[in-house]
Amino acid sequence: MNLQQLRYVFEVSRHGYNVSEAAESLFTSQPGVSKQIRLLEEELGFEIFERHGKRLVGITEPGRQVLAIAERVLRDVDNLRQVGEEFTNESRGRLSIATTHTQARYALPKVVQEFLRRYPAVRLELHQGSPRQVCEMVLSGEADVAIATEAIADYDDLVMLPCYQWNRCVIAPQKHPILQAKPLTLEEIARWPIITYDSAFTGRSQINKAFLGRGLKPNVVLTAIDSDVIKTYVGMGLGIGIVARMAYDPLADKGLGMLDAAHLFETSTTRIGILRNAWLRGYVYAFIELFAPHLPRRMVELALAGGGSDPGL
Amino acid sequence: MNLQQLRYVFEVSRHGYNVSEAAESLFTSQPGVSKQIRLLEEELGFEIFERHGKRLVGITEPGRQVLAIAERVLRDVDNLRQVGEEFTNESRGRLSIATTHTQARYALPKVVQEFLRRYPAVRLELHQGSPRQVCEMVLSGEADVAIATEAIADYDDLVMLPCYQWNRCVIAPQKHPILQAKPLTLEEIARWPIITYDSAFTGRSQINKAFLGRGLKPNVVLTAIDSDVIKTYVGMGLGIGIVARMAYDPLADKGLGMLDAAHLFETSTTRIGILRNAWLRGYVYAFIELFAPHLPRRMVELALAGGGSDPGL
DNA sequence: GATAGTTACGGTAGTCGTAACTATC
DNA sequence: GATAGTTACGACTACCGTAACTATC
Repeated sequence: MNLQQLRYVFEVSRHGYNVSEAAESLFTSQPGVSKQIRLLEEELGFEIFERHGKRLVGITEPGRQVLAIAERVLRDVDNLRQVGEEFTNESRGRLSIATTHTQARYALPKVVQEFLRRYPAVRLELHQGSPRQVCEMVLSGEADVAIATEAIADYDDLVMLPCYQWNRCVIAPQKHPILQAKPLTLEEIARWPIITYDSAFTGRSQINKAFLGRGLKPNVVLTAIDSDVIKTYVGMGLGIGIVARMAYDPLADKGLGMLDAAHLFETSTTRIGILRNAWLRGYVYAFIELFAPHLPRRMVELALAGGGSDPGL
Repeated sequence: MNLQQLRYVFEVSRHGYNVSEAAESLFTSQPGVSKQIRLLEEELGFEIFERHGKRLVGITEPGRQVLAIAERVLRDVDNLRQVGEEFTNESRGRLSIATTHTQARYALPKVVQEFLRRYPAVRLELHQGSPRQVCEMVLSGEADVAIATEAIADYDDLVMLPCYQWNRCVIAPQKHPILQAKPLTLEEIARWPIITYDSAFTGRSQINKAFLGRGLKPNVVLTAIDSDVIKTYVGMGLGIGIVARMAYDPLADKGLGMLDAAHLFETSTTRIGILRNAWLRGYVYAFIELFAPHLPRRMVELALAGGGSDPGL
């Protein structure tokens, strides 16, 4: 058994059991891949892949187990290389962050600025996507960390660490009557056309839940994945907006009024997600601590090694 | 990088940084090991081992990280072989259980009997030791599962699953006056010489705690690791015994009387411990379920993959 | 007939073992 | 001087690539 064989198995299954394609992506010959897989199967004593004659068409049950373990091994080998990078080039490297618009636009700028000041030689990459996509990016190795609020509880291979809590506010054009409402109620909000987040995003489910709990049917006329888009349409008078509190900036959003709505919706928790058995560069820990000061390196390591997905914060 | 190199690193560190010894244990030549380690170090870009001139004397900080990952990889490779065994020889194999005397003698017999009936081709091995030793055996790969009650919370690499709860009883010679005490109190117990478990064992700390909580100083005249030894001395009139409730058998222990003491001590939880990222043979899951029916395969797998050490039971 | 995988075979690289050498204790 | 590790070198193995062959769709 050797690492190459595991790599081959992984790549073949990743390419839909097409050996030729896998070989190409590995910059090697098809017969080589074929043979090595045969050898591994011989050594283990069973077939990893299902075959119709010569063609590979699927994976066997034991093969599935092999694949799972192989993936972990390959990830670990990658981790070893990372260790190398870390100790030869402590302060240079790449940090790839996958996150949602709201985080990228309102929560991260300060953190990123400070991070770049401290680690000028680290190339920072910001990827955007839905909470789901963001998690997939980490799972696929495309990103190192995910930052999102929703739908990121159900990945076994991700460790999710709570970073901060936040709630929503209602925004409306300056002279809109809702700005006089005190206290602000869900009933009042439900009277107006609403512009808010797309259903896959940024705690949108909390919003639905709140209205549902009161038997209200909010009139959502427009959804977006982007707080700025929402603000734009609110400014145009198309409706009132429900956005993350941190997305309202009294200076930048002079044309809009804001009412805090923390008492109306459940708080949302934004979490950071990392691959369970990843080995992280020093500056990744630094970034996490900048973003969530209550998560120093030791806490994160603990969560990675032992842990449940929520170290009881 | 290849698996052999990782194996070499692991073995060298295991043999106190003695390359020659490591080579011998790997049935290969010393220069080969030396060279491969050099090659790996070269590839990673740093030294894994600390050297005084040519002699290896320790491990560097990055080396420590490499070693940790290497261990995981090697364990996974082993897991792969296990998968092979499992699917080619589903019902034959070896199951090595490390446990304490009390479990082996009073909790396991029925389970073992049933297990052997169902898996006649599995060679069962029972190892005994203190809770600590038992855990070490699993960590070193000597045993597959650990079963114990105490001191097994603080191993990061072990997943501990609660199996059953139990408490203690007081035993004494048939005519001993304490047998008339009702209700039985700690104060009453403290009046007599006590024979009970050694301090490293079987929930002994719960006993200490109970007396301490009442400001009592129990007169422990003799400790043992073995319920049968305790019963023997109690039978000889050397004192009263505090043993696990399940260790008293009215038939076998005719000469002794028993008073339940569940109301005096905190209950103890016996747990089963397995290596966090182990791949387990099917019959290991079967054994666990026989021992703790509330832990079917799926629960155990869940705990192994994701989980905290205590899946909230 | 086109696409996909296996068998066959030769070249090459890398690993292993022995032997000679060098350094540490 | 004894023990431990490195360098040097030769043998062998096993992996890779090309080419020819075979099977599936």
